[in-house]
Amino acid sequence: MRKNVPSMVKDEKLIQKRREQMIKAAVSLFKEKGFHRTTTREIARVAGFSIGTLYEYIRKKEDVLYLVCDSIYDEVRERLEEQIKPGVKGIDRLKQALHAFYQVMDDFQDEVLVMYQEAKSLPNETLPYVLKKEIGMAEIFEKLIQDCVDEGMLQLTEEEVYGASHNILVQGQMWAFRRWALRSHYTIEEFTKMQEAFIIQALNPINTANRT
Amino acid sequence: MRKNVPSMVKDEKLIQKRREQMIKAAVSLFKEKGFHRTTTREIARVAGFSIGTLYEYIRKKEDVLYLVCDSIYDEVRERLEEQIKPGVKGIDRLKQALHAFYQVMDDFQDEVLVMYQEAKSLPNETLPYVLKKEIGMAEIFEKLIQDCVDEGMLQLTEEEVYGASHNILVQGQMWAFRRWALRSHYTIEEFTKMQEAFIIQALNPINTANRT
Amino acid sequence: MRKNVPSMVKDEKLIQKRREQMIKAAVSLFKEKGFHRTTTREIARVAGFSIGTLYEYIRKKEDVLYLVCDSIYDEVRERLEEQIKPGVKGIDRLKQALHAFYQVMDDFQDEVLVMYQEAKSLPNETLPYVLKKEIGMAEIFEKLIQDCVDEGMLQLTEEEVYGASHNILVQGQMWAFRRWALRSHYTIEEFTKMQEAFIIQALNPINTANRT
Amino acid sequence: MRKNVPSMVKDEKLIQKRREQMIKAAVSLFKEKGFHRTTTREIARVAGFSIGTLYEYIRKKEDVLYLVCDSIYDEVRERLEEQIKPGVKGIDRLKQALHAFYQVMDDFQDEVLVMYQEAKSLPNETLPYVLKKEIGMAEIFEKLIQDCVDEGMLQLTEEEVYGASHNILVQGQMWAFRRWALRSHYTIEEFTKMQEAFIIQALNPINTANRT
DNA sequence: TATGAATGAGACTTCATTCAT
DNA sequence: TATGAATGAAGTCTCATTCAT
Repeated sequence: MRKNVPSMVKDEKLIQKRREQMIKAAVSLFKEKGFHRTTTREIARVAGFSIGTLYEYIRKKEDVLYLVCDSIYDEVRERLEEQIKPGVKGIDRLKQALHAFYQVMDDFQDEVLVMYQEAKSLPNETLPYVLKKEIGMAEIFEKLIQDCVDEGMLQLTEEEVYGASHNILVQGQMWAFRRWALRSHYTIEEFTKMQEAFIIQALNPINTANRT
Repeated sequence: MRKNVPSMVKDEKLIQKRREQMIKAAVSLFKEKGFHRTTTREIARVAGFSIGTLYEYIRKKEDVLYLVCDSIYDEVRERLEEQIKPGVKGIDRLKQALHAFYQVMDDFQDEVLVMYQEAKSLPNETLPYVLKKEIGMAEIFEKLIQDCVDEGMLQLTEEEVYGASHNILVQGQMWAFRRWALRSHYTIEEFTKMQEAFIIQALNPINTANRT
Repeated sequence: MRKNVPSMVKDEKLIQKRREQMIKAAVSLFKEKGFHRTTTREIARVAGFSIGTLYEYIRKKEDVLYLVCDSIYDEVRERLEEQIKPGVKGIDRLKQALHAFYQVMDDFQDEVLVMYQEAKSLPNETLPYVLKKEIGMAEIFEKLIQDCVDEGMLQLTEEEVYGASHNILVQGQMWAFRRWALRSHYTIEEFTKMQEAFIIQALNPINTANRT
Repeated sequence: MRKNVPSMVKDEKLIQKRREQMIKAAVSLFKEKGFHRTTTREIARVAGFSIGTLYEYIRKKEDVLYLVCDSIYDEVRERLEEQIKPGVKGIDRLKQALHAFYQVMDDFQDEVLVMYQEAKSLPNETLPYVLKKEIGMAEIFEKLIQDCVDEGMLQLTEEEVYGASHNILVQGQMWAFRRWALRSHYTIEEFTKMQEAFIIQALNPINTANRT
């Protein structure tokens, strides 16, 4: 599932450590100037080692981008999953997930933005892996919605469930990639509340006040 | 409102002609390989003139990107406005606009994608102009929704109207920037229908068929 | 027959001029330090233009090597042919050619050495072209010898003719690539005379003075 | 006579063992890609130890080349000498040596080629040693020919003996460095036979069958 | 106004060599 | 004695931009 980036170095622990340094450096640089305007030398320097060392842990500059994207997904997902508690059920569970997701999108604004803008520069072989991870994100919401459907709380076709989950993702991600338009109008809490209302409303849950 | 890109050439007619050639060439190249991987030489070649001539009409490569973005907005907007007929009113008018918008997003898939991915490379001075155009797009929908509110068909606060309009934009644009996830599930017609339903539902119009 | 090295520059006259400068610079550098230890920057500098300009006339460093080899062959051949007068016939004609060839090998010592040592670094596509040129050189002598055979002055099979011609070439080229062993023992005139005697003797001409 | 390559390691047995591994690895790599395109890491890897260990036994990459050349000469010479039996005398002894030499050139094709192409990259201090070895090779034939002269079977000046011996060497080595031209025309046996005939003929032995 | 040859800073990447473990 | 991670100088090549024609 994960594409391995080959390294000249054997010590796996060390690889992990150095790549963490590298990713951290890269994310902060990519945020600031984008992938193309960031040089490998800068990445190495900010990471705290030499250009030679950088290339002991990757083959080409693009590999850094892949490592960055891969790592962002893992972090986003981890954060998200640790906030969805198993107790709650149905629509409330979905709401809880939405809350968590918006929170994470706020925390990872820059990272999400980087991914939106630079994914096209990923090494060709790796793009599918990254897209699969994005689909995996959507599937979290698909499952939550489908559970509601199965329990009779929502009436949606399969394709609607799929579409809704992608809408949810995009409506959360826009907090990152449209902040220039949103920050001046909402706090993240206000935004979350509003989007949550829109989404729940759009899913048109059965037996709510606006029926009868 | 529009930032002028200085040119060495005086003849305005000629400027317009050359820039059209240039933009057409650039769009097709940016679609294919992105802004950074496209060279000025290529742009000139595809445009049908020499690199020297290219630089008679712009100062730097980034200027081409600005011209491209600017032109895409104008075209998108033009297309959109020519499809919103003045006769219809209220929710139906909004629906009509949604329809038109999704159609345009389908027609301009590549262009929208380019803008999403390359906007960050715009010359610093010009980014605000381009963002203002995007806001202008949102305002079209803001106005349509606000009309419904004013006519009592929707109950939404000002901030909700603003948020809804940005949601609409993003839910249309995602047809371009998430086609890898959507194309396999929907035709543009299916997608339009689904998204329209979600949006209208989210706006929760008073006294419609799904009430009673 | 000749593999064309593509150039960014259109003006054919200019291409020729610049490539001459480039080849001259490269030969003198390759002589001194070999292909691998010569940098493209040095070639450009010695040629009298910038590194950027160099790359307007070639695609990769290896192209310079090809141009160099190609040009050396053309020059060697030209020099050789202009010294073989049409009047003379038979063994004398062969002797005349040998003389000319040894003279040329003396004049082009460094160039021949460069070719012997660097040919393996030629771009893969071009090696066959260069080898064909070397075979072409051998064919000059093949023809001269075959003429003698046809006139009944030599008795040699076809394969012997072929072998003899390659021996001739190598025995001339060794003046270049074994000068460390030969210079201290012979002048080029002495060497020529000796090798000529060996070769003619080896071909064992019928009915000459050393028989009876 | 042999230039010593300094080593950090004291144990002479170990030095010898490691260097053998190293040379074997290097030869096979140099054959394949030449000296410059072979990396020290590769040499160490193929030799079966680490890059750190490699540098315990040499000072610089060039040292490997020297060790390789030196070892090739020793092997070639050993092979050659073990095939020249002491019983035979005169021209026959020379013929026997020629035979042996051509056989060895066939066996060591790649090695001979490597030496021809890479000798120029030898460490400056060591080139004379290597050339001396090549001269030593020539001296084997010089001696054999001179014996014939001394016995009155050949009439040659000292310089002719020297020249002939170098011709012999080169005419054998060409089986390695011109195989692209020869392999398609001759087997090694045919080639040996032909060259032997040419050489003996060139030496013009007194009182042989082709006289009278 | 149009051309395109020239420029050179700067990007990525490699690899011989060192040195702490 | 063996290891292999770290280093950084140096190499190749690209490309935005200029300017003489």
